[in-house]
Amino acid sequence: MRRASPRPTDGELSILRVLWARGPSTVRDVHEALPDRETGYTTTLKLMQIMAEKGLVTRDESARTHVYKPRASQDHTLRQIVSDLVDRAFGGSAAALVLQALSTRPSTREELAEIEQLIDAHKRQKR
Amino acid sequence: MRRASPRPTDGELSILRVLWARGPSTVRDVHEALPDRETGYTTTLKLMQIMAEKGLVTRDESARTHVYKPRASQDHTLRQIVSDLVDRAFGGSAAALVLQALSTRPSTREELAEIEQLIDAHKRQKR
DNA sequence: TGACATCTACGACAATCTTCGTATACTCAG
DNA sequence: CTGAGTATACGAAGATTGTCGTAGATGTCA
Repeated sequence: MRRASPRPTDGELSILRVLWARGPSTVRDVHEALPDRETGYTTTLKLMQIMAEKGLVTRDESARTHVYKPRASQDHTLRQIVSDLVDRAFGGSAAALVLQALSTRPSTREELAEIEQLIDAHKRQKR
Repeated sequence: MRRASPRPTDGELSILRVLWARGPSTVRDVHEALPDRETGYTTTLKLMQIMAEKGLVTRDESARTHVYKPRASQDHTLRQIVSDLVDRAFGGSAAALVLQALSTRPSTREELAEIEQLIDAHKRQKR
């Protein structure tokens, strides 16, 4: 039941989100930027070291203070996570996930419009 | 970084999906219905026992062969999973997840129509 | 009744994730 | 040059997950 292409764990995802938002960062930077953080600095360090081992991030070791950045783009990673969830929980139907997401949280009018636009594009493509 | 309300693990979700599809079932039923299964019967049993401990499922022990059923509805569970993902990966924006899902997988024309309908409902509600 | 099949319970084990303490190395101000 | 502060490396520990073997209880059928 192990995943072929493992998705990031919760801790890893938190760190990736900081890196996506800030761009290349040091461990210190990431640690400070982490929300809900009651954990020690070395915990963040260790997680990032493991992520580097796994290839989730790369790091520049030329300076004493290493600088980390994500290996894959935010878009690519999120796509993979979503695709994984669609398979695991929604039997492969992206639409089922969309319906669930829409009814779970309110969206702004602007967001709804954006979604409609994308749907139009899909429909045109199908014709 | 532990979750407040833990979502089901991969193995647990596979089992829940079988229970949602089949209704109350024995371990044997679930085990046979499990896709991609190279694992032994006792593995499935153990997982379901743990799920019962956690309260993810309840079981009827009146007969020798216990019958398991999910504690929460499929809808409730999926809603929770999606909500969790929206927070963890999409910064709370359900719309961002929807856009990602739509561009990840093709949907049928019928599904797109259904989504549009839901969006209309949302827009009317907002007005 | 007795043999065999099937079920649950239990314990153990490896892998992974998260956490941290400690050791070691480097930088820079004074 | 030396000491305080900071970085990385490393190892270890606890929790969780998934895996299974085996033991013991129970049902079935010839």
